[in-house]
Amino acid sequence: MESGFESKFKAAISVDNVVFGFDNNDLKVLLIYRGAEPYKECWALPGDLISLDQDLDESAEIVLQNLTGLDNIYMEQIHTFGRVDRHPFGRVFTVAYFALIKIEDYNVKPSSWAEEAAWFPINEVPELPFDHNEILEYAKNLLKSKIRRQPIGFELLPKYFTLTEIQNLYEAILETTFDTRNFRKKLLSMNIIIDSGKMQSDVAHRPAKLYKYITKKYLQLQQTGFTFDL
Amino acid sequence: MESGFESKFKAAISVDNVVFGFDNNDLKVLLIYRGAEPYKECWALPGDLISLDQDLDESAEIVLQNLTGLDNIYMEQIHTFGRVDRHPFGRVFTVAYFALIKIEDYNVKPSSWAEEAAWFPINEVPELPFDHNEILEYAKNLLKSKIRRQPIGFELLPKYFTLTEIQNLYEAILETTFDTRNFRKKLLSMNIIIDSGKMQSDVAHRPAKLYKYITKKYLQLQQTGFTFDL
DNA sequence: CGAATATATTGTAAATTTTACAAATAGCGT
DNA sequence: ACGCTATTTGTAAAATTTACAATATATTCG
Repeated sequence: MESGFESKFKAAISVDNVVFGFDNNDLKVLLIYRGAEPYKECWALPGDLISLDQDLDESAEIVLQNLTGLDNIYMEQIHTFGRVDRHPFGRVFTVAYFALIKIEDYNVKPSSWAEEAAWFPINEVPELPFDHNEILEYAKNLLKSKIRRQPIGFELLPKYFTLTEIQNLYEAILETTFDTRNFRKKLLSMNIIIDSGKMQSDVAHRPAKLYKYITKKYLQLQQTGFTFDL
Repeated sequence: MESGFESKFKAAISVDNVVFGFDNNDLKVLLIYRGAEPYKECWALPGDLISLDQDLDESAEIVLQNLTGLDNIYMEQIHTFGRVDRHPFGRVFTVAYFALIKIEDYNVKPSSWAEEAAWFPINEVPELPFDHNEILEYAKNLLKSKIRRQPIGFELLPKYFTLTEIQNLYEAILETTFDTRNFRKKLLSMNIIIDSGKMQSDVAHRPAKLYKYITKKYLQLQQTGFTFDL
């Protein structure tokens, strides 16, 4: 069943971006409200067909920026989904990307055909069009395994954070709980964060110390990898 | 810079398969000798443009089977490569897949436009066309990290194997050496292999015990994952 | 101002795992 | 019988992990 080249150069490629944030002890994901067909008037992952004159990785950043205003977000490729019938308009392969950002550092603004853009707690994500629920599930699992191997948790937290906050982050992502003393011992023994000298304020209880991560150590560990088991 | 759908449905998708084997203490990869343009008369990864009426994952198996005769090999997706100029005939995105097989259990036979198919020791792979060297590098790194987290080493070994063989396999893939006593202690403590009762024969030295892996435990650990650190 | 409230912070002993290290063993070939 | 070659095995010290609960500190309330 050989066929000529012509019949094969008829596919389109899209990217779908899973952008995670963390806020109020909840893991959140950024969705847009679609103002274009197909699946107009649905919440969906920010994704779009890409132009064929741009590299794939570039396209992910461009699409995200077009739809949500998020500029210069480094996106990492996670998986490509290519079921025959996944798109009603033809054969569209979609390459999923993901990113972790500090919600408070960015302002999301829908643009292009996105009518809205909003953060959804990961457990309150509605039914999504295409295979977006499957993509999100895939991304969640990847995040789970990555956070245990690389010091990526800090990408989701503000510059200064408390040990309780980072423990909550780990617990939210891994859907488990840790012993506080052991969690802190382990985390501090990695030498990737230090006491910033600052303290929490405006809280109705004993204020916590604020920590920050050590960029150098962090980058180094990102290469090496590590195992965070508790 | 909005553009219509027409201009976007002009891409082609290929799959490129990285099939690893292990033989004579060498990690090997399966290459084909291309008998078709572009890059005719070059050794390359077994890959081809896919027909647009098949699911992506299916296509990987079909392409491998067409070119090398390897039938029913489960292929896992690893990454998609999409630089604009990676293919001389147009915009082609390639999805890389990989598989681990027991060399002795299969017979590779070139077919379709593949003129030859042969195993190359990983360190003797020639310069490859397209971005195939980059893809192979990516696959090697993935294998390295996967073998430390999942019990996949057995997929490369015959049914019965010695502890020395599996240590050699780990050492070849991870490009390191292990202390024999500690390696065995660790491996055996995982309870994924057992003494088969059989012994090596026809060797000019003390014959080694032959082990086999325990399928059940193996499958279970594949889900859980583990950490193999030494 | 003292007491109640709400989290933050910290230590230690026991168990387990990891590490470093070398001598004895078992077939085969001569 | 002896030599060759690769296989097999144990242990003590060090490091890490685990289980577990009382004290500290700023705020708020009466």
